[in-house]
Amino acid sequence: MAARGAPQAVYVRIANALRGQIESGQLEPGQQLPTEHALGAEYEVARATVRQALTLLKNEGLIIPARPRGYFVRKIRRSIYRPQAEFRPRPHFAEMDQWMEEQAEDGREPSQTINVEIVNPPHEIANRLGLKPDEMTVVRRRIRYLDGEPFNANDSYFPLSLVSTSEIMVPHDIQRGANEVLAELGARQVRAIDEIEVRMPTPTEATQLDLGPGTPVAVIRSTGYTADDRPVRAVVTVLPGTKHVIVFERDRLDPDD
Amino acid sequence: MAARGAPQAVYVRIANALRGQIESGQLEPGQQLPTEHALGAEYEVARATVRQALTLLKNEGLIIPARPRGYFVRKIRRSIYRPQAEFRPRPHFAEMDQWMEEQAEDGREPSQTINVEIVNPPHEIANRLGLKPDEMTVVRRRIRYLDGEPFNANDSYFPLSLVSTSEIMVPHDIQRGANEVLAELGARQVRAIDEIEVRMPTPTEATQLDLGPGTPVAVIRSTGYTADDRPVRAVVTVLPGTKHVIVFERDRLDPDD
DNA sequence: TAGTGGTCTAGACCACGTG
DNA sequence: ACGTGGTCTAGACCACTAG
Repeated sequence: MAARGAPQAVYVRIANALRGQIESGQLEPGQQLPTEHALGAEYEVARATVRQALTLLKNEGLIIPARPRGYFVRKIRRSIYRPQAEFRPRPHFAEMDQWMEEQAEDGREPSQTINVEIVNPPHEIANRLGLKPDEMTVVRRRIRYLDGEPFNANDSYFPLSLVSTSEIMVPHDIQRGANEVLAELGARQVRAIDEIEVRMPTPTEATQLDLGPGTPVAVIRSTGYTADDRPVRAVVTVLPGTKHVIVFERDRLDPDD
Repeated sequence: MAARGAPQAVYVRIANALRGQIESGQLEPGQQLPTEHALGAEYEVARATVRQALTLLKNEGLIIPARPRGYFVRKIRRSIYRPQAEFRPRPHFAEMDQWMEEQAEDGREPSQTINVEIVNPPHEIANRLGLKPDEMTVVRRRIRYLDGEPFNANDSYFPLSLVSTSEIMVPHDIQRGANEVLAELGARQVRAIDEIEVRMPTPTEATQLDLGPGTPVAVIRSTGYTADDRPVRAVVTVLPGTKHVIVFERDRLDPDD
């Protein structure tokens, strides 16, 4: 009965069966799975074995336990995140349009919390900003919410010496954008580099962003430079994988490949 | 004893203790953890409880079980992946240089497998290429290895009508690059859009790329366009999160934010 | 208050690679 | 051959929240 060369564990076969039902749409997003007890009866195994199967699917991000109601097929919905937004106001690629519409169509309620601190930056930041040891930074920590649910987190670091007297110190939204403030300080950011790391969240991040099991994150570390190559801003953005698609556009400038 | 408001489960506290030792460096990457039996004795709990703790850390990507030797602290090493490489030959940002060197420093042995098929493309591809139903595509499926270990997977789709007589059909490496072949066919790709999705791997991907538990992937869907906005190439790249950092550079073109 | 998943125990046997 | 983690059982009690 077992597939040749793969005498699967019972719990793996149960997981496969359920995964198949999810992928085939037989179990739809948002729909409830049978209870652990019911699955145990159906497959004639102990509850612990059913549990192993469900744990597997949980960690694949396919199902979510909602105690004490039961397990549900995860509903995933991703919004477009464009790091280039500040530099390139208007994208234009055919199949993106529908996405943009989709996103705009429903009036989701955005909100955010901002707090500003003066801190000795972590190494990863100090390196990117080219700071001397003990040189302080201002961090603007922002958490964005959509309909009350955490959406992403965003920490912007600036050299304290650069922004100490500016609006960046104020824990409110900066309407014209932080970049405009930098420009007024003679440090307009004209180029940036983004480094994207993909990993499982730390427990801190999981709590802060209310991440269920099987939810990886993308961490984007952006470093902004002035025209004379001086780093003036380092941003660490944490995006839950289930809620975002990161989009970049590439234009070839030199015809040389 | 339990923190106020957070009467943690035993296995969570064990996991926290071990995580702390890993983060503090008390347990170094590559080092072996105590056995399940030993941990059970140390914390005076059943093996199943220790197991829950270890499962947690496994799914956070912190430890790897290497049966029957024991659990080991995961060693992570990421290489730079630059989607823009074909368009921008030379990056130049201070703190990147060390990384590039790091990557080059050790003679890791790259290899790859390529196979070419003619297939009816999945919807996600047909949409991006703007194909009619039943219009066929050529896929070049490539898996890259480093020192024999799977490194990433890369499927390039081309409209069959465009490339049917070209070198793209040949299952070998194309030295001058697929883009040059497209150019010769009058379909030079001059612009592209990248969509990055972050999620847990499917079982198929996990097997193909030999992914351990707690290893998320980045899926990059790139669509390449000609100067007259015709999509000519769609690429799906799957990058194990533990082995890659995706790097983009942004240049502001319009001075308008 | 009933029923769900969450946690935990105390055992058992197995598969597998290292020595 | 040994010891590891992998799997599975058959119970038990608890915490939470929908009804």
